[in-house]
Amino acid sequence: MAVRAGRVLVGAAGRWCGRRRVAAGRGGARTGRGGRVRSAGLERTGRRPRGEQLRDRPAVLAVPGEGTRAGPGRARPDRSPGDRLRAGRGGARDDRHGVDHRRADRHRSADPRPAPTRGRRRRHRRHDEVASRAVRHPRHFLPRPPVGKQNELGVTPMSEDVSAWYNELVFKAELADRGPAKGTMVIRPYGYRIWELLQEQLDQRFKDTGHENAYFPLFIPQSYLQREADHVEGFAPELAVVTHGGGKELEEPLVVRPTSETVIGEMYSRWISSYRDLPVLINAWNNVVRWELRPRIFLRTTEFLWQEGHTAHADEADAMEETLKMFGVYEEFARNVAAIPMVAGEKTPGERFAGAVRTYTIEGMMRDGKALQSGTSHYLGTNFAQAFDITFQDRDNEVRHVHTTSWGMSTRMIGGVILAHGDDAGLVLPPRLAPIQAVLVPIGRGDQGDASRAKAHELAGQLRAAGVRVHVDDRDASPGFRFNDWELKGVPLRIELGPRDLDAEQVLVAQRVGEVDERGRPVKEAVGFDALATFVPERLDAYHDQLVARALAFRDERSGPADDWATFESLVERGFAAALHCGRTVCEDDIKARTAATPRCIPTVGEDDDGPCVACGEPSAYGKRVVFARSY
RNA sequence: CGGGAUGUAGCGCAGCUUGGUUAGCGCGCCUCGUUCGGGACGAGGAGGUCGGCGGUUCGAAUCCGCCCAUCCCGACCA
Repeated sequence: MAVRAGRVLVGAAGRWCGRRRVAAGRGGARTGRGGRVRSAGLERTGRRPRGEQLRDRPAVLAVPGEGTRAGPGRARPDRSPGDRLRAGRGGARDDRHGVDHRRADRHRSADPRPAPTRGRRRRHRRHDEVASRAVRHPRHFLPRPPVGKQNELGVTPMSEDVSAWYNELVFKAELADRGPAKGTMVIRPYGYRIWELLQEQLDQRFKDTGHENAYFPLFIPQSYLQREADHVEGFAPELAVVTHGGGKELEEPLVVRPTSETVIGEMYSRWISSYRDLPVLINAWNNVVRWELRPRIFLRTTEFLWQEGHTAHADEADAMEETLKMFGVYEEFARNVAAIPMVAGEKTPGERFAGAVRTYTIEGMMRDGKALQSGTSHYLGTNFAQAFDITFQDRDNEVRHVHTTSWGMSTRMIGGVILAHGDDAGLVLPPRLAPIQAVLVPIGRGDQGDASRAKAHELAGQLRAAGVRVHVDDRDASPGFRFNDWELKGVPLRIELGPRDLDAEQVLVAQRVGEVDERGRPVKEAVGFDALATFVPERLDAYHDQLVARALAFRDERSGPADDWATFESLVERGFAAALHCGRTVCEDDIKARTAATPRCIPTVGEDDDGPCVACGEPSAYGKRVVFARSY
């Protein structure tokens, strides 16, 4: 128990948090708790020794950082009213209506006289809905929320509220749950299987390109991070630092790895001495911790799983080739496995990885038009080689620094899959990542039910033999329930098998996304028993291609060149804008403040272009257009 | 850390304004029976320290104070 009783120092603010509470901590709390908080405060000011540098740094950083944020008027249609209270939608649900203000005022002025609408806080939301008609005694006029199945089944339609849709879906599809500590997640079996499938297929690509897996430690001496100036600066605000272990304060605090460049740099310096040792091509599958102030499952959690590749090369050309090769692997993987067509390109200096010379990224478009950075590949130059003294003797007897690269893809990709393909009915999983590619739903009662089930299992065996991940849903639930359930879970193909089908020696196949009838239900296709085992694998491949095409059409429909500010603003409101930009940080900040959009990358496929900056009119930089978007 | 909310059964909520016997409802869960081609039905049943502590009171889920936690928005980020 290395961290037993340890305090964890977090980030920029220099807050001490994560005070470990021994089970039952709540009892006897009051005094003990108050005491604790106070003493924590004392510690913070009183004892500064170790974290000092790290803690102070961000304060400096904070100044040039984008301090200003969007104007007050920025409407955020996609995330207003909150994810509960799906009943009663349709009314004005703005939380910032009159009643709220009164409440706020009351709190501020500490007026003992309750405002007319006083009452328990949780009721106020209701007030909002009817504020206009019932101010005095709102309770009597509250509409009862429509109670019933609608409220518990399915998810809030994505078209209505993407945020709520995403949160509900992650839970209801049993992908993940929130962990007990803030910002942590539990990845449930169905979600973890997606990760395993992603790992398998990505790892194979790493092996195919000559890489080997290894493991490096979770704890890093704090001083290591400080050796590379940009690196510290970049990560200081999100570090978790262990100050105690084995019941004692540590000589030197340990940082929980936010990434492993530093430890790996240290090891490479020991392992590399000759040009004959190069290149070193290593990958690690592990977890990392980056303290998150605003977590979101899969997209931004304090701890997440990923893969980090770290390679060392004799010269820049070799290292750049590696950087671009792995960048290419990610782009290809995203398209061929996750069915997401990415905008691939180089990051602008402001968006570069801390410590990198060049950073390449793949950016996917989510169904709300926002971009998600889904994988990055960095050329680190000799920055880490110098910091960690990674040198080798070359053919000509000269001692040189190696050139290093690093590249990573994380569990965030699962969030990307959810957000890039999902729809109102729930998840849409690309077949190569789907834990269940085809679900067999036997229908019928009594003897007929038995016959359907038996046949379903028999067919499942044939499909398994054909390499299909298949599941028979035997549950004692109505067919409609089961159909909806598997649609929520994103299974690509549903195979129905009832009494009528048994007679006809066929099944009905419904595709999760595809042609629908006038009621919006999938058009079902009859397939003979004999043909099923060859039909399904082919159909899965075709389905994958359909998903890619759909995502591409969606992306293209929401992307375009922006040659003037008005076009830029409207494009970025719902998608990607390719614009000329001056490259100045102040200008990027200004754009971000005005539109919430940031430069995502300079696409590699972009053609040479120059002219005035879309925002400020200064001459453009980069020689190409930059893609801007709102992002996750 | 700034701004805004919320805490009552696994989930979603009512009850609180005006304190008063045993805290309700829907979904889910368990049992039995009937059901099964797009979210079935009936009958039984289990499940609650009302976030915590303190105060006011004969009496607190309800009134008052403090604290804690979580969620949303902002700054950071894969």
